[in-house]
Amino acid sequence: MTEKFDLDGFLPFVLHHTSEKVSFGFRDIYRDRYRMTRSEWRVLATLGQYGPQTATGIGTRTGLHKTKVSRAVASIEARHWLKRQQDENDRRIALISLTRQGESAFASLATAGNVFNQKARAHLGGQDFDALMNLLGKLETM
Amino acid sequence: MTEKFDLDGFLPFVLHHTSEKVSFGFRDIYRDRYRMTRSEWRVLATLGQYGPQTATGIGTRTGLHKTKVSRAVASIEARHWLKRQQDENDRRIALISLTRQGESAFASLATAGNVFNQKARAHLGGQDFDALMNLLGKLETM
DNA sequence: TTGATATAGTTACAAACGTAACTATAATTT
DNA sequence: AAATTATAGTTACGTTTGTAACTATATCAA
Repeated sequence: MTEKFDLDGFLPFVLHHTSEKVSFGFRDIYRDRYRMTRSEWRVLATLGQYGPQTATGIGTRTGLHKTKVSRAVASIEARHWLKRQQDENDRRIALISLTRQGESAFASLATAGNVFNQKARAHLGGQDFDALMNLLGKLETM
Repeated sequence: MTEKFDLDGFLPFVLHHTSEKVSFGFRDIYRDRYRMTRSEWRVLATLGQYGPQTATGIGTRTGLHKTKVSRAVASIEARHWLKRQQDENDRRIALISLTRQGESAFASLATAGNVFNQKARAHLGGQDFDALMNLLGKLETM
Protein backbone atom coordinates (compact mmCIF):
# COMPACT_ATOMS: atom_id res chain seq x y z
CA MET A 1 0.00 0.00 0.00
CA THR A 2 1.00 3.60 -0.67
CA GLU A 3 2.66 5.72 1.96
CA LYS A 4 0.68 8.62 3.33
CA PHE A 5 1.65 12.18 2.50
CA ASP A 6 1.40 14.82 5.20
CA LEU A 7 1.46 18.45 4.14
CA ASP A 8 1.97 19.65 7.70
CA GLY A 9 5.09 17.56 8.01
CA PHE A 10 6.40 18.54 4.61
CA LEU A 11 9.41 20.79 5.04
CA PRO A 12 8.98 23.08 2.02
CA PHE A 13 5.41 23.79 3.03
CA VAL A 14 6.09 24.42 6.70
CA LEU A 15 9.14 26.50 5.96
CA HIS A 16 7.36 28.67 3.45
CA HIS A 17 4.37 29.06 5.67
CA THR A 18 6.41 30.18 8.64
CA SER A 19 8.57 32.38 6.49
CA GLU A 20 5.57 34.25 5.11
CA LYS A 21 4.08 34.67 8.52
CA VAL A 22 7.27 36.08 9.98
CA SER A 23 8.19 38.16 6.93
CA PHE A 24 4.82 39.85 6.78
CA GLY A 25 5.29 41.10 10.28
CA PHE A 26 8.25 43.15 9.23
CA ARG A 27 7.03 43.89 5.73
CA ASP A 28 4.21 45.89 7.23
CA ILE A 29 6.82 48.18 8.67
CA TYR A 30 8.85 49.02 5.57
CA ARG A 31 5.75 49.01 3.45
CA ASP A 32 3.71 51.33 5.59
CA ARG A 33 6.60 53.55 6.49
CA TYR A 34 8.18 53.91 3.06
CA ARG A 35 6.07 51.99 0.57
CA MET A 36 8.93 49.69 -0.32
CA THR A 37 8.87 46.20 -1.77
CA ARG A 38 10.85 43.36 -0.25
CA SER A 39 13.52 43.56 -2.95
CA GLU A 40 13.93 47.26 -2.33
CA TRP A 41 14.25 46.75 1.40
CA ARG A 42 16.89 44.11 0.88
CA VAL A 43 18.90 46.25 -1.47
CA LEU A 44 18.71 49.13 0.96
CA ALA A 45 19.75 46.91 3.85
CA THR A 46 22.66 45.48 1.93
CA LEU A 47 23.98 48.88 0.93
CA GLY A 48 23.45 50.16 4.45
CA GLN A 49 25.22 47.26 6.09
CA TYR A 50 28.04 46.54 3.66
CA GLY A 51 28.51 49.93 2.05
CA PRO A 52 28.99 50.88 -1.61
CA GLN A 53 29.13 48.02 -4.08
CA THR A 54 28.07 46.94 -7.55
CA ALA A 55 24.68 45.53 -8.53
CA THR A 56 26.24 42.11 -8.87
CA GLY A 57 27.59 42.37 -5.35
CA ILE A 58 24.16 43.16 -4.03
CA GLY A 59 22.77 40.18 -5.88
CA THR A 60 25.37 37.88 -4.41
CA ARG A 61 24.76 38.99 -0.85
CA THR A 62 20.98 38.96 -1.03
CA GLY A 63 20.36 36.06 -3.35
CA LEU A 64 18.22 38.33 -5.51
CA HIS A 65 18.18 37.75 -9.25
CA LYS A 66 19.95 40.46 -11.23
CA THR A 67 16.72 41.70 -12.78
CA LYS A 68 15.26 42.17 -9.34
CA VAL A 69 18.34 44.02 -8.24
CA SER A 70 18.25 46.15 -11.37
CA ARG A 71 14.65 47.13 -10.83
CA ALA A 72 15.02 47.70 -7.12
CA VAL A 73 18.10 49.86 -7.63
CA ALA A 74 16.31 51.90 -10.30
CA SER A 75 13.35 52.43 -8.04
CA ILE A 76 15.43 53.42 -5.03
CA GLU A 77 17.44 55.73 -7.25
CA ALA A 78 14.20 57.37 -8.35
CA ARG A 79 13.59 58.46 -4.78
CA HIS A 80 17.13 59.71 -4.49
CA TRP A 81 18.18 57.25 -1.83
CA LEU A 82 21.17 56.01 -3.79
CA LYS A 83 23.53 57.16 -6.50
CA ARG A 84 25.65 55.29 -9.01
CA GLN A 85 29.19 56.05 -9.90
CA GLN A 86 30.42 54.61 -13.16
CA ASP A 87 33.70 52.74 -12.88
CA GLU A 88 36.49 54.35 -14.90
CA ASN A 89 38.33 51.16 -15.69
CA ASP A 90 35.36 48.93 -16.35
CA ARG A 91 32.51 50.84 -17.80
CA ARG A 92 30.07 47.98 -17.49
CA ILE A 93 29.86 48.39 -13.76
CA ALA A 94 28.86 51.14 -11.37
CA LEU A 95 29.49 51.55 -7.69
CA ILE A 96 26.20 52.03 -5.92
CA SER A 97 26.06 53.93 -2.66
CA LEU A 98 23.39 55.38 -0.43
CA THR A 99 22.74 59.09 -0.29
CA ARG A 100 22.27 60.79 3.02
CA GLN A 101 18.52 60.28 2.69
CA GLY A 102 19.12 56.61 1.93
CA GLU A 103 21.30 56.25 5.01
CA SER A 104 18.64 57.86 7.09
CA ALA A 105 15.92 55.52 5.85
CA PHE A 106 18.22 52.59 6.41
CA ALA A 107 18.95 53.71 9.95
CA SER A 108 15.26 53.97 10.69
CA LEU A 109 14.48 50.52 9.31
CA ALA A 110 17.55 48.94 10.82
CA THR A 111 16.40 50.04 14.24
CA ALA A 112 12.93 48.67 13.61
CA GLY A 113 14.53 45.48 12.28
CA ASN A 114 16.58 44.99 15.39
CA VAL A 115 13.53 45.47 17.56
CA PHE A 116 11.64 42.97 15.44
CA ASN A 117 14.43 40.43 15.60
CA GLN A 118 14.74 40.83 19.35
CA LYS A 119 11.05 40.19 19.69
CA ALA A 120 11.37 36.96 17.75
CA ARG A 121 14.38 36.00 19.83
CA ALA A 122 12.49 36.66 23.03
CA HIS A 123 9.53 34.67 21.77
CA LEU A 124 11.61 31.55 21.16
CA GLY A 125 14.17 32.09 23.84
CA GLY A 126 17.78 32.86 23.01
CA GLN A 127 18.99 29.28 22.83
CA ASP A 128 16.19 28.11 20.62
CA PHE A 129 16.57 31.14 18.41
CA ASP A 130 20.23 30.39 17.90
CA ALA A 131 19.48 26.73 17.33
CA LEU A 132 16.93 27.66 14.70
CA MET A 133 19.32 29.94 12.85
CA ASN A 134 21.90 27.21 12.94
CA LEU A 135 19.52 24.60 11.55
CA LEU A 136 18.40 26.93 8.79
CA GLY A 137 22.02 27.45 7.89
CA LYS A 138 22.50 23.73 7.58
CA LEU A 139 19.64 23.51 5.13
CA GLU A 140 21.38 25.96 2.81
CA THR A 141 23.85 23.28 1.87
CA MET A 142 21.29 20.67 0.99
CA MET B 1 25.89 55.29 18.90
CA THR B 2 23.50 53.36 16.71
CA GLU B 3 23.20 49.61 16.95
CA LYS B 4 24.46 47.58 14.02
CA PHE B 5 22.04 45.77 11.78
CA ASP B 6 22.99 42.35 10.46
CA LEU B 7 21.04 40.96 7.53
CA ASP B 8 22.46 37.48 7.99
CA GLY B 9 21.18 37.36 11.54
CA PHE B 10 17.81 38.82 10.63
CA LEU B 11 15.18 36.12 10.96
CA PRO B 12 12.83 37.14 8.13
CA PHE B 13 15.73 37.25 5.72
CA VAL B 14 17.30 33.96 6.73
CA LEU B 15 13.97 32.21 6.88
CA HIS B 16 12.90 33.38 3.47
CA HIS B 17 16.26 32.59 1.97
CA THR B 18 16.26 29.04 3.29
CA SER B 19 12.64 28.56 2.38
CA GLU B 20 13.24 29.53 -1.23
CA LYS B 21 16.25 27.31 -1.47
CA VAL B 22 14.41 24.30 -0.11
CA SER B 23 11.15 24.98 -1.94
CA PHE B 24 12.84 25.26 -5.30
CA GLY B 25 14.20 21.78 -4.91
CA PHE B 26 10.73 20.35 -4.87
CA ARG B 27 9.19 22.91 -7.20
CA ASP B 28 11.38 21.59 -9.97
CA ILE B 29 9.60 18.29 -9.60
CA TYR B 30 5.97 19.39 -9.85
CA ARG B 31 6.88 22.03 -12.38
CA ASP B 32 8.79 19.79 -14.72
CA ARG B 33 6.49 16.83 -14.29
CA TYR B 34 3.14 18.61 -14.56
CA ARG B 35 3.82 22.30 -15.20
CA MET B 36 2.07 23.29 -11.99
CA THR B 37 2.47 26.42 -9.90
CA ARG B 38 3.03 26.29 -6.18
CA SER B 39 -0.57 27.25 -5.45
CA GLU B 40 -1.81 24.49 -7.70
CA TRP B 41 0.42 21.94 -6.05
CA ARG B 42 -0.82 22.98 -2.64
CA VAL B 43 -4.44 22.76 -3.63
CA LEU B 44 -3.84 19.34 -5.15
CA ALA B 45 -2.01 18.18 -2.05
CA THR B 46 -4.74 19.44 0.25
CA LEU B 47 -7.48 17.72 -1.71
CA GLY B 48 -5.41 14.57 -1.93
CA GLN B 49 -4.63 14.44 1.74
CA TYR B 50 -7.85 15.70 3.31
CA GLY B 51 -10.40 14.75 0.69
CA PRO B 52 -13.30 16.74 -0.77
CA GLN B 53 -13.88 20.19 0.67
CA THR B 54 -14.86 23.74 -0.21
CA ALA B 55 -12.56 26.43 -1.57
CA THR B 56 -12.64 28.16 1.78
CA GLY B 57 -11.55 24.96 3.47
CA ILE B 58 -8.60 24.67 1.14
CA GLY B 59 -7.68 28.25 1.91
CA THR B 60 -7.79 27.62 5.63
CA ARG B 61 -5.59 24.55 5.48
CA THR B 62 -3.02 25.98 3.11
CA GLY B 63 -3.00 29.60 4.16
CA LEU B 64 -3.59 30.59 0.54
CA HIS B 65 -5.65 33.70 -0.14
CA LYS B 66 -9.06 32.99 -1.60
CA THR B 67 -8.16 34.50 -4.96
CA LYS B 68 -5.19 32.17 -5.21
CA VAL B 69 -7.38 29.24 -4.33
CA SER B 70 -9.99 30.33 -6.85
CA ARG B 71 -7.46 30.58 -9.63
CA ALA B 72 -5.67 27.39 -8.75
CA VAL B 73 -8.92 25.46 -8.56
CA ALA B 74 -10.02 26.86 -11.93
CA SER B 75 -6.74 25.87 -13.49
CA ILE B 76 -6.72 22.38 -12.04
CA GLU B 77 -10.31 21.96 -13.11
CA ALA B 78 -9.29 22.93 -16.65
CA ARG B 79 -7.06 19.88 -16.77
CA HIS B 80 -9.84 17.72 -15.42
CA TRP B 81 -8.09 16.83 -12.19
CA LEU B 82 -10.96 17.98 -10.01
CA LYS B 83 -14.68 18.52 -10.16
CA ARG B 84 -17.04 20.75 -8.21
CA GLN B 85 -20.37 19.78 -6.81
CA GLN B 86 -22.72 22.62 -5.96
CA ASP B 87 -24.17 22.40 -2.47
CA GLU B 88 -27.95 22.01 -2.47
CA ASN B 89 -28.57 23.86 0.76
CA ASP B 90 -26.08 26.67 0.33
CA ARG B 91 -25.63 27.60 -3.27
CA ARG B 92 -22.68 29.84 -2.62
CA ILE B 93 -20.42 26.89 -1.96
CA ALA B 94 -19.25 23.84 -3.88
CA LEU B 95 -17.61 20.67 -2.72
CA ILE B 96 -14.37 20.20 -4.61
CA SER B 97 -12.97 16.73 -5.13
CA LEU B 98 -10.24 15.13 -7.19
CA THR B 99 -11.03 13.09 -10.25
CA ARG B 100 -9.27 9.81 -10.83
CA GLN B 101 -6.64 11.64 -12.86
CA GLY B 102 -6.22 14.13 -10.05
CA GLU B 103 -5.76 11.34 -7.54
CA SER B 104 -3.18 9.76 -9.77
CA ALA B 105 -1.18 12.98 -10.11
CA PHE B 106 -1.40 13.49 -6.38
CA ALA B 107 -0.14 9.97 -5.72
CA SER B 108 2.81 10.54 -7.99
CA LEU B 109 3.76 13.84 -6.36
CA ALA B 110 3.08 12.59 -2.86
CA THR B 111 5.60 9.83 -3.40
CA ALA B 112 8.15 12.29 -4.74
CA GLY B 113 7.34 14.57 -1.81
CA ASN B 114 7.99 11.86 0.71
CA VAL B 115 11.30 11.05 -0.90
CA PHE B 116 12.23 14.71 -0.86
CA ASN B 117 11.26 15.10 2.77
CA GLN B 118 13.21 12.04 3.75
CA LYS B 119 16.26 13.43 2.02
CA ALA B 120 15.98 16.65 4.02
CA ARG B 121 15.47 14.64 7.18
CA ALA B 122 18.55 12.56 6.46
CA HIS B 123 20.57 15.67 5.73
CA LEU B 124 19.84 17.22 9.11
CA GLY B 125 19.49 14.04 11.08
CA GLY B 126 16.17 12.97 12.51
CA GLN B 127 16.47 14.78 15.82
CA ASP B 128 17.49 18.07 14.29
CA PHE B 129 14.78 17.78 11.68
CA ASP B 130 12.15 17.30 14.35
CA ALA B 131 13.62 20.13 16.38
CA LEU B 132 13.47 22.40 13.36
CA MET B 133 9.85 21.58 12.65
CA ASN B 134 9.05 22.21 16.26
CA LEU B 135 10.78 25.59 16.29
CA LEU B 136 9.06 26.63 13.09
CA GLY B 137 5.77 25.71 14.68
CA LYS B 138 6.53 27.95 17.61
CA LEU B 139 7.09 30.87 15.30
CA GLU B 140 3.59 30.51 13.91
CA THR B 141 2.18 31.93 17.11
CA MET B 142 4.38 34.96 17.18
C1' DT C 1 -41.16 40.89 5.73
C1' DT C 2 -37.82 43.91 4.58
C1' DG C 3 -33.50 46.09 5.14
C1' DA C 4 -28.77 45.52 6.67
C1' DT C 5 -24.90 42.69 7.15
C1' DA C 6 -22.06 38.65 6.41
C1' DT C 7 -20.05 34.97 3.61
C1' DA C 8 -18.43 32.29 -0.78
C1' DG C 9 -16.27 32.83 -4.59
C1' DT C 10 -14.90 35.42 -9.06
C1' DT C 11 -13.16 39.15 -11.76
C1' DA C 12 -10.68 43.52 -13.05
C1' DC C 13 -6.72 46.12 -12.95
C1' DA C 14 -2.33 47.49 -11.74
C1' DA C 15 2.03 46.02 -9.81
C1' DA C 16 5.60 42.57 -9.47
C1' DC C 17 7.84 38.64 -11.23
C1' DG C 18 10.48 35.11 -14.26
C1' DT C 19 12.63 34.07 -18.41
C1' DA C 20 14.97 35.16 -22.21
C1' DA C 21 16.79 38.28 -25.24
C1' DC C 22 19.30 42.27 -25.69
C1' DT C 23 23.21 46.19 -25.37
C1' DA C 24 27.52 47.39 -24.04
C1' DT C 25 31.99 46.51 -22.57
C1' DA C 26 35.89 43.53 -21.25
C1' DA C 27 38.75 39.46 -21.51
C1' DT C 28 40.42 35.57 -24.03
C1' DT C 29 41.70 32.92 -27.89
C1' DT C 30 43.57 32.28 -32.57
C1' DA D 1 44.47 42.49 -34.44
C1' DA D 2 40.30 40.08 -35.24
C1' DA D 3 37.11 36.88 -33.79
C1' DT D 4 35.09 34.58 -29.88
C1' DT D 5 33.49 34.26 -25.46
C1' DA D 6 32.31 36.12 -20.94
C1' DT D 7 30.39 39.57 -17.81
C1' DA D 8 27.38 43.66 -16.15
C1' DG D 9 23.29 45.32 -16.37
C1' DT D 10 18.68 46.56 -18.75
C1' DT D 11 14.55 45.73 -21.29
C1' DA D 12 10.57 43.22 -23.32
C1' DC D 13 6.97 40.12 -22.78
C1' DG D 14 4.04 36.94 -20.91
C1' DT D 15 2.59 35.08 -16.28
C1' DT D 16 1.50 35.48 -11.57
C1' DT D 17 0.28 38.19 -7.85
C1' DG D 18 -2.22 41.59 -4.56
C1' DT D 19 -5.92 44.57 -3.68
C1' DA D 20 -10.27 45.91 -4.18
C1' DA D 21 -14.50 45.67 -6.17
C1' DC D 22 -18.05 42.85 -7.57
C1' DT D 23 -22.00 39.02 -7.88
C1' DA D 24 -24.65 35.90 -5.66
C1' DT D 25 -26.56 33.83 -1.82
C1' DA D 26 -27.47 33.38 3.10
C1' DT D 27 -28.18 35.16 7.78
C1' DC D 28 -29.51 38.49 11.11
C1' DA D 29 -32.12 42.40 12.92
C1' DA D 30 -35.91 45.77 13.04
